[in-house]
Amino acid sequence: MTVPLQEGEGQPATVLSCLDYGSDQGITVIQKRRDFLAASRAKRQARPSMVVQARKRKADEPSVSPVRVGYTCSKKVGNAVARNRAKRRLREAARLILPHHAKPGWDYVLIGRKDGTAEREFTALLDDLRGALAKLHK
RNA sequence: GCGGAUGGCUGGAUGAUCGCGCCGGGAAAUCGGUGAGGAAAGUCCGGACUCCUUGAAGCGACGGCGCCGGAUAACGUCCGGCCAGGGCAACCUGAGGGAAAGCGCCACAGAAAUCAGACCUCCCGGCGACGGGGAAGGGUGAAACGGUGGAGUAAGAGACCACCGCCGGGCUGGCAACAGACCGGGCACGGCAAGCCCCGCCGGGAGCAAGGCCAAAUAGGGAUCGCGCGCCUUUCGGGGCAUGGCUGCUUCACCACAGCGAUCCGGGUUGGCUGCGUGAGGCGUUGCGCAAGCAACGUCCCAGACGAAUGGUCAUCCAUGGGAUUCGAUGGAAUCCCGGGACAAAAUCCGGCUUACAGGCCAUCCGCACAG
RNA sequence: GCUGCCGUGGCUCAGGGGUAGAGCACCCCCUUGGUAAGGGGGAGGUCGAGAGUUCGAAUCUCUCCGGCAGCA
Repeated sequence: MTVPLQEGEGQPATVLSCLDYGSDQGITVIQKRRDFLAASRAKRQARPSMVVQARKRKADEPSVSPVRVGYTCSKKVGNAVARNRAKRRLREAARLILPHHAKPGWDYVLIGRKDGTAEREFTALLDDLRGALAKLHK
């Protein structure tokens, strides 16, 4: 494990469990088209390796977990191999970063970009995600 | 050694660490097992499997296939052979039935494009106009009433002769496609069927978003139109005739009897389970076969997702590209640094085809050069 | 995943074996004091790509490439 992480990252998530939501269901995956469309109308941040969309859910919206995340890689990213690879890297980045930088009650959608998502240095990709989240939360 | 032909295999390896889908155990924490391809691709063919059509036969329409024999569940696939074309050769390529059943087309050029004939020209007579003989030569074209040579003639012509080609006939070899020699005919029969067509063979339609089950919700539907609620007989069992049901028609069988069919309007759902992996299955051995393949025996169980699982990072090694230094200086070898890993990811499942593919490996064969 | 359809000048489309066309747009000229309209002339095409059939292919056949639509 030589990925340079910031303090506390990579360890079992504590931030969300402290918020008393239950650590095993802290983050779930968005699978409904409706939720993707809602996120696409909210705020977004573009980085060389990805585009991040974030939306604070309304209070009456039902959800099984405080944080939800979805991944989108359209045909613009490339063929099936390129799309799968981009999606996997985004998932890995989200696994490392989101437990420490996400805010409860929010939905996030990570969108893959052609070449950028697959070829960018993984550490730079992590920085892209951290930077985008910080900007979106302001 | 150089150049080439064919067939087949492989498609980075190991480890560390953090993770993912599915299956099994467990109350849980979690533990164990397992997890992409030769093309998983394109969706171009063929099937299995489902649903729709009451079943069978015949005819028709439409579509596909097409040398011969074999393989196969089947095929437009594969194997072996034949023929034609290409190559010095190994070998490669070919949708390769029928053009004397009929129709159609063959632009331009050319005298003439399939059925008659003659533009320049050749020969004879003649000053010439012209008359007659002939189709060798020129020219046009993708293609011009066999080709080459001889003999012959005024010039010429299968009118004659030899060889080749073509057509017909039987014979021999072969299961056959076809091949071979022989005899006969002086030659008539241009091409296109991936134009219509003829002949032979095959094919009902839709597709896993097929289809089945469960749950929830609303409705328990409405309107219009068409054909109908049979007839005869009876010993009350039935029989006959109509009518409707064969997604073209006809015939036969069977079924149906009071509803059936068509169109439009309105309402609900975007959930779960199943189909879903023991199969025309893989591997090995033996036998049969030139081969594709088939048979017997043994052995193994090998992805099952549904916003869709195999990854992220790092190290070493391996193949490979570039640069530097040293040794050797003909090829090359060693060390260090940097770069860097083909095409492409199951989506109901099989058999093929087609297309994409860095590099590496193996086998067989051919030509040339050298040596022997 | 399955099933269909379409690729021809810059745009919209014809042409279905024999030298690639039409309308709009573009360029030049005439007309006008000038512009539009009108008239005359002109340029612009690997017919999506590659094989095959044919003497000859935009057209017929096959294989790829790209785009669009439908099906729970």
